[in-house]
Amino acid sequence: MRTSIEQRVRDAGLRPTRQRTALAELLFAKGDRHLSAEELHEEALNAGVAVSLATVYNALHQFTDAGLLRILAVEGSRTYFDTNTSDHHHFFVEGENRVLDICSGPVTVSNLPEPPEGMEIANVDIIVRLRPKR
Amino acid sequence: MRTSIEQRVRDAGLRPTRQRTALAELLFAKGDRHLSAEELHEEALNAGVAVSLATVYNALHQFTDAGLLRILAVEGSRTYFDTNTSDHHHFFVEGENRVLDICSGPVTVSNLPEPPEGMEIANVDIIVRLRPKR
DNA sequence: CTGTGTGCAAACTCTTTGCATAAGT
DNA sequence: ACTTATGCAAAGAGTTTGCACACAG
Repeated sequence: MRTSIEQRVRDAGLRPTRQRTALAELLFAKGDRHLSAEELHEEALNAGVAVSLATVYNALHQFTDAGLLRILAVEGSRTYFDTNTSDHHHFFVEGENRVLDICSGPVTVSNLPEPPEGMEIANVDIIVRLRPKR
Repeated sequence: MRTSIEQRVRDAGLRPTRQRTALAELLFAKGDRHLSAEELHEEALNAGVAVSLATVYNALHQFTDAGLLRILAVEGSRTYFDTNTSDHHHFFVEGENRVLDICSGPVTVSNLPEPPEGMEIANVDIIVRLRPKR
């Protein structure tokens, strides 16, 4: 277990330091997650891993650059990182700042317009904003 | 011209002060726009309208609450306001921080999943991220 | 050993707030 | 006059950075 996580970090071209390995473990052990840096930091502290917030930010960006994470574009000040880098979309619960995966259900977009000259589509994000039914 | 903008501000339940009217004019005079607070602030100053950044933020939020603007959820730290409040989607040019409307082309989403119990869909945002073709 | 990573605190950016002054009705 | 908006400067949140020390290879 530990070994495979270490390998994953190593494969990303990063040295598997205590902190990075621990963070990777928290991130990737339990399936898909959506976390802000502060949430992960708190989780790490609760798990007894002494790590500074700056290191969490560093690690998150390094993992992102390595393709292990993607950044979620939800409005608001916080940046969310998604451990599921495959093509999928999200519910965003307004007022709660909570992100949910839209589970698999093959959401499809039709009639996507041509991008302007010289541009290509990097990816398509769909965010379904939810509010409590009154 | 001036009068109809004033009326629009008034209809939103806001007093048409010099600053608000001027900002509304900049926002709504030239079709659909995507602006951050700082961009609008700068535009106002260039147009000879002395207005503070705080007032720009206030006005943008008041207009948003009144339904004259909507907030655009593109990743990154800046908040963008969209003068087109109808249902439409966006291109986002990576690296340039530029937002473009996906002009009309009837983009449709199929197989939208059911929202979880007790929730309803507030709206659906689609962001097509673009990058320069290499 | 050598170089990369870490922790801390300070800097930075964007946004919001408090309060005295100014402007709208 | 009475009320609401404005401007300024300062506070706040989230994120990034610079540098001395520590650790992995």
